[in-house]
Amino acid sequence: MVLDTTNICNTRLSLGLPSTFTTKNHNQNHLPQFDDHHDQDVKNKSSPKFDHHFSLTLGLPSEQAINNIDGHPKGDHQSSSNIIHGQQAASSVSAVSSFSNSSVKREREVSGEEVEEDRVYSKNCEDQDEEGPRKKLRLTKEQSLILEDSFKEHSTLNPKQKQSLANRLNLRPRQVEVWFQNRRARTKLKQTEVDCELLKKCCETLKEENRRLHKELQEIKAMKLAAPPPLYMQIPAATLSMCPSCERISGGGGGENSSKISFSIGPKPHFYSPFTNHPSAAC
DNA sequence: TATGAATCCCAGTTTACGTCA
DNA sequence: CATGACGTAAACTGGGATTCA
Repeated sequence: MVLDTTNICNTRLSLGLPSTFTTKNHNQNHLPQFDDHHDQDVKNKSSPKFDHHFSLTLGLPSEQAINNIDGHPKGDHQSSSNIIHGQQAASSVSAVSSFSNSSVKREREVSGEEVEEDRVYSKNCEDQDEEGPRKKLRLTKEQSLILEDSFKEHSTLNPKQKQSLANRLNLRPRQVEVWFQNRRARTKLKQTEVDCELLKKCCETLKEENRRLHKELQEIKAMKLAAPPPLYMQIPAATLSMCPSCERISGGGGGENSSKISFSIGPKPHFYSPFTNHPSAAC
């Protein structure tokens, strides 16, 4: 596919901002995509504060852990079990663990459910070193794939979705949330890079156009100085810029001023403007 | 209506881990 | 094989915005 940089320039410049900022997710605080903020069923209003230390996460969930999460079975667990069992098949390689013995400041995140999960995970990680340096979780391929799939469906999660996904992947909701935050950041970064490249191309196109116009202007000025008025009309048409839409040089036309052709160097230039989508708009 | 708590998201940063020369 | 540089991604931090009691 060949990009029409002129059109790109038109669009981008007329918008003034890269698409990243004009399409979605920007300022979501004002325009939330989901009703998650209103989902009172999921919100834990009591939200007790805990000054606790995390100790987790076995990437390879135990059956017990799965069954204990939330204390009740979930529909999602059918599929998750399959996935998880798949992980177990490849477990010894993909098994990962995550620990954080640093005091977690984000106490507000810790809802009752999450604390319950943490207990489960802590239990699973009891045999790990307690005081060692923080270990970083590496998500398994399966976990990453599921998260990616979920992200394709919706780039933000409501609490239910978060909890469901966390249960399915045997991660803490906080981990799912962090993954989505980082994923959104990566997406935005990529889009910014793309926009940057397009703007660079656009800039080059405009520079080239500017050079051409300057050159044309110099030629016209030179002719104007060198030739008396009658020859003024003998400028080759090819050197003039025409509006690609109406294909007129401008003004002139028949009628009373037919002998008085107005060229592009007037007070109202009639060049094709790269800043407008519709060339005729400049007419 | 004002206010504080809870929660969300984002931007920026830190840090653990994997890869490669 | 050991090592340091580097990139990536998970996790953290601080702050703004929103909702709700």
